[in-house]
Amino acid sequence: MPELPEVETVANGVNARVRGRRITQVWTSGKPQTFKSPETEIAAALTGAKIESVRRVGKTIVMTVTRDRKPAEFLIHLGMTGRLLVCTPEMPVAAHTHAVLTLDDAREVRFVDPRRFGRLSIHHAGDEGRARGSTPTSQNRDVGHPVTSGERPRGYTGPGKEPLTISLNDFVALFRNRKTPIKAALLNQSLLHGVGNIYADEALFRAGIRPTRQAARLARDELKKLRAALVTVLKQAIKLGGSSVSDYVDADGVRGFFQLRHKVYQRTGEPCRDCGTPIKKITLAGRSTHFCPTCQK
DNA sequence: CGCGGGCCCTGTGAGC
DNA sequence: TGCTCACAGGGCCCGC
Repeated sequence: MPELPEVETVANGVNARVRGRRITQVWTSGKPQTFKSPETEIAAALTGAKIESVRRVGKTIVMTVTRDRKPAEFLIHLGMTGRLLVCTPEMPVAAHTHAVLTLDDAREVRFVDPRRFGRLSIHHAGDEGRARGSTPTSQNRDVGHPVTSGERPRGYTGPGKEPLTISLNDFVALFRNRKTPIKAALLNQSLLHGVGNIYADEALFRAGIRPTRQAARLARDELKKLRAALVTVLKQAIKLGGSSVSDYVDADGVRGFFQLRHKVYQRTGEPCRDCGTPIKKITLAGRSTHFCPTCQK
């Protein structure tokens, strides 16, 4: 399931392959829940547009395009099983393909998503919802903020902080007064964005912290360890091309390798790699949660 | 507002 | 061997 390292891998791969190309044609599947913006609007904004860059924000892929000198952002959220693939036209179109962007060199960017938890949307400069620091209302919560150069887009990814760059003080402040278990807090995208089930479990193991601990009760020293563990595990996963647990692949359809380094995730009953105690699985915040009862206090 | 729980969606694999 | 069914979970919605 694509989390920060997987989304980063895909975004970088797509960026390297299609940056600077022009989109000549757009096809969409018509499956309503895939599209947060009307398909006609997406097609109109992208057809004839030039791809300026593709990058990751939280778990969202942000494709910045310009058309008639006007910038827009095409947002791709992979959900659980979403893939963003750069293909040549002769490659067979996979089942559950929901969008195809044809490029001026005939290659195609394809969005494939069997489970349809993924979402596509388009955002134009000048879209509303810009009020700084305001909580998005139900009317504009889906509407992203236009991005001026260097500014982090807001609105569609929530106000979450980037786990790779957040300062220790800001990190500690996130969990102050949070009665929820630390694992649930890590998954909350309005606190940190990009962390999902795999890396929450893996970081908590590496920090020696039980996922059930109340966030507010963690000592500063434990949060320091947790932040360091998160950064380490995310960076290592990016280096290895992400975790391919079920069907994650990069922009070329290639699997990642970080699943081989998992210490707890989906290792229920197997011996802890550090102490040999069988890894335990519980349900927390509605998610399967794996930990070592001995190493994690 | 914070938090927990239900739901969406389909491929996979365990079990009978 | 073939079928059924639980399970996987990010994000959103609802209710307390």
